Amino acid sequence: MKQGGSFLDDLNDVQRKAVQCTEGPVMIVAGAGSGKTRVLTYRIAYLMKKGVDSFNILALTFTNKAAKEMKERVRRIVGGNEAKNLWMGTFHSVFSRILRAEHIKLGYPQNFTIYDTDDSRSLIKEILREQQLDEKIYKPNMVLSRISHAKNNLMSASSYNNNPQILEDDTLSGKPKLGLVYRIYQKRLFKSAAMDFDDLLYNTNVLLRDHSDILVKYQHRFKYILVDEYQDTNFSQYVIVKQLAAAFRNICVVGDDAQSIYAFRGANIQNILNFEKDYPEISTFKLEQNYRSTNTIVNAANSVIKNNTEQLPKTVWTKNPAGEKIKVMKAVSDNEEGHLVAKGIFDLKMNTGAFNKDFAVLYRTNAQSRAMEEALRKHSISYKIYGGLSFYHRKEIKDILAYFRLVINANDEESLKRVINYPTRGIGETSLHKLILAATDHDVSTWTVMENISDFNLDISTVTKNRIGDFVTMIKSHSNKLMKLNAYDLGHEIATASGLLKELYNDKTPEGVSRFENVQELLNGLKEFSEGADPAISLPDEEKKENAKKLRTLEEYMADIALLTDADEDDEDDLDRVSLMTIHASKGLEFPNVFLVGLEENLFPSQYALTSRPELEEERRLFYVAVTRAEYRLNLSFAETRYRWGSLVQCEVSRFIAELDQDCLDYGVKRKKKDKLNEEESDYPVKREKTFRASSSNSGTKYATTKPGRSTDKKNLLKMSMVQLTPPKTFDNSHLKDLQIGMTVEHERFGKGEVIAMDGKYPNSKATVNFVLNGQKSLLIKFARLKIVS
DNA sequence: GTGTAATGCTATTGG
DNA sequence: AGCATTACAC
Repeated sequence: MKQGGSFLDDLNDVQRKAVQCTEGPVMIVAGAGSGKTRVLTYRIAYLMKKGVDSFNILALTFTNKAAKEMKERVRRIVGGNEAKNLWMGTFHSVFSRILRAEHIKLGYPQNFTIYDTDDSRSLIKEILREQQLDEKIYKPNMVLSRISHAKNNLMSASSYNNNPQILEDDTLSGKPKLGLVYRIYQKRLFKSAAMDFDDLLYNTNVLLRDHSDILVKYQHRFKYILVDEYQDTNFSQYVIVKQLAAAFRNICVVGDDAQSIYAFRGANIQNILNFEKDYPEISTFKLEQNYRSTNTIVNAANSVIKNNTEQLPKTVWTKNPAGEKIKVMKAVSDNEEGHLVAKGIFDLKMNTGAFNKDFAVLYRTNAQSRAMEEALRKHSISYKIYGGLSFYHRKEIKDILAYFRLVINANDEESLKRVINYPTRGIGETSLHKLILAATDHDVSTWTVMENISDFNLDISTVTKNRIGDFVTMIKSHSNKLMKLNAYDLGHEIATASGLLKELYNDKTPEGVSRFENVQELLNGLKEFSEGADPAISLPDEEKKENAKKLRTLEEYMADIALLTDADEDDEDDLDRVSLMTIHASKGLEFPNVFLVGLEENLFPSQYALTSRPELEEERRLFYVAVTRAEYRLNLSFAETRYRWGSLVQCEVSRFIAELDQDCLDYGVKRKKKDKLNEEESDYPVKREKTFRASSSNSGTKYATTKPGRSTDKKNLLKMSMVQLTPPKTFDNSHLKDLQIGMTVEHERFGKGEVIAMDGKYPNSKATVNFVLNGQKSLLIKFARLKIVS
């Protein structure tokens, strides 16, 4: 560790001021790549060096992995063991811990289950069936998001049902029973001793609102609060933070309004825009210098985001060299796009010595990953998909976890439904529904009915009743061992005794073998956990400190399994892989080379986001996030046709490409100003003269150190200068070279119109056309396929 | 109650 | 195209 605060020398002026301003409310507006994580880390380290007890610091991050990494970085600066006591994690993991600690106040058991979205959806469907509501009108996902929004705005089921405006809206939209469904849903969750994701935040609010002793306790516990990615917090999270910070007002939020991309799940950009109103004495710091990307990428990003209206004023700039232009690739189909990307990665690896891990392929929707995967496989390029079907979402894993959940909390109805007849033990759907119905009628959990089945007058055969009894006995016998066996021993016992392991073992199909292996992998994880490995989410826990060698139980293991995503997982064997992920999942990450694919209207921007300005602006921020992930090279691509919903769809290039500063782009068309080459297109890679100017002005950043290849020796410069992707086949637009103001043109979709302005030089020129039917449009003539009429 | 075949629906984005 | 739900035969 460095001496006497000299670690602050790693920071620029603004960063250092932001770190040292420890008292009172602070807002740090951090542009993309401006060293935000560094500031947060150093700020925490600085607090600790100043003598603040690490127990009094709470840092809320966007992923558990980010928390883990930040903790590790703090530890490296301050040394010793103190960093272990920092409270760092996502809102959900931190407050689920607090809810377990304070469960009595809410009337929940300590071992409540956390329902994931699948559980919630399944419960909603069950309720819809019971209420005989048509799933086509009450679409489960829609119902779910409606309830979710209500909770995130701290609206309870009763206030929902007492709000005339909402009732009127629901009635007008033909769904007057939504409030009823919400009410029943909450009741069923409670009966199952379960909370969904939103409840974790909602109930934290209830806890802090209704129990002033608890509020005061945590206000004094967390004297210093830091919130990362503040632009993506919702109202419920906002109120929690506001409550906790009310006593000491040492609240530091870090965010970038330009990177707010979670409005769809309730994130409220106003939280950051209004922060100044909540805390008039606020100190604001703007981190505007970008250390991550080339000047070209920074300029391109700026040129896009300025199309948004609602923004905090700031200017992101960089001292980094211009670097290469952003390549734009056009593909005939989604498969060809995959091929171009794979080929592009292959070439860059050859030419710059980059590794697989230096590449990311980013897309708007998970469905796009397939074409990319296939192409990468064909090129033997190793990759890893983030998001999509994560480990914990696989059927076999969910099955075994359902057994664990049931053993821990037998009232957990979703788990019960999942495993009561898997492996099959002769308790079929009819019997199950009789049980559930009886439970609802008597206002108890389904498990209670099963436990006391003879007390209920049920029309179920004696054979089946005995089977139910056997099942109850089996689960109970495991529950009795929760505190006696460690997580692995009990977990293994459950997997065996339930017959699940055998069931999977007997399936010798390749898929079956893989399922069996997955369960084994989970059990291995249990073993490591039982033997003392850090859990995936590690938060300080006073209880644990008292008896350090306490048994590591299954209950502990399961406490926040539902909160894990595969972004939180560390990779094991093969670390050198291309990363494939959605843009959302890429937030906060950076890669030397980024391929951003699927730049097509109705895909990106999404077809669902074209109805309103705020939605389109969110898409644009998403594009901004994608562009700013790249350090050195950015490739944009789009396909002319794409398979969607099983059929071939024609695509049009995304408006976002036209919004970019065209000087930053390279359309792959040979264009040499001085020594003119022939004009015709070529399908072969072409040597280009320059690109990477090594600049010396920028030092002290990792820019100089992580450059692909070794250093800037001549060989490498030459190699870099050779980087060139196969130029995409372009629409023959040579006849548009002489397009002039006043001409009449025809467009496939927009019809006829008159050219009223021309911008830029051919072939990157932009024409503004006033279409007779569709009004004024600005078109890149390269893509617009305009025909000159007169 | 169980297993298989046909049907129909869907897929932003995610903790 | 893939998956979940439903229909129907055992």
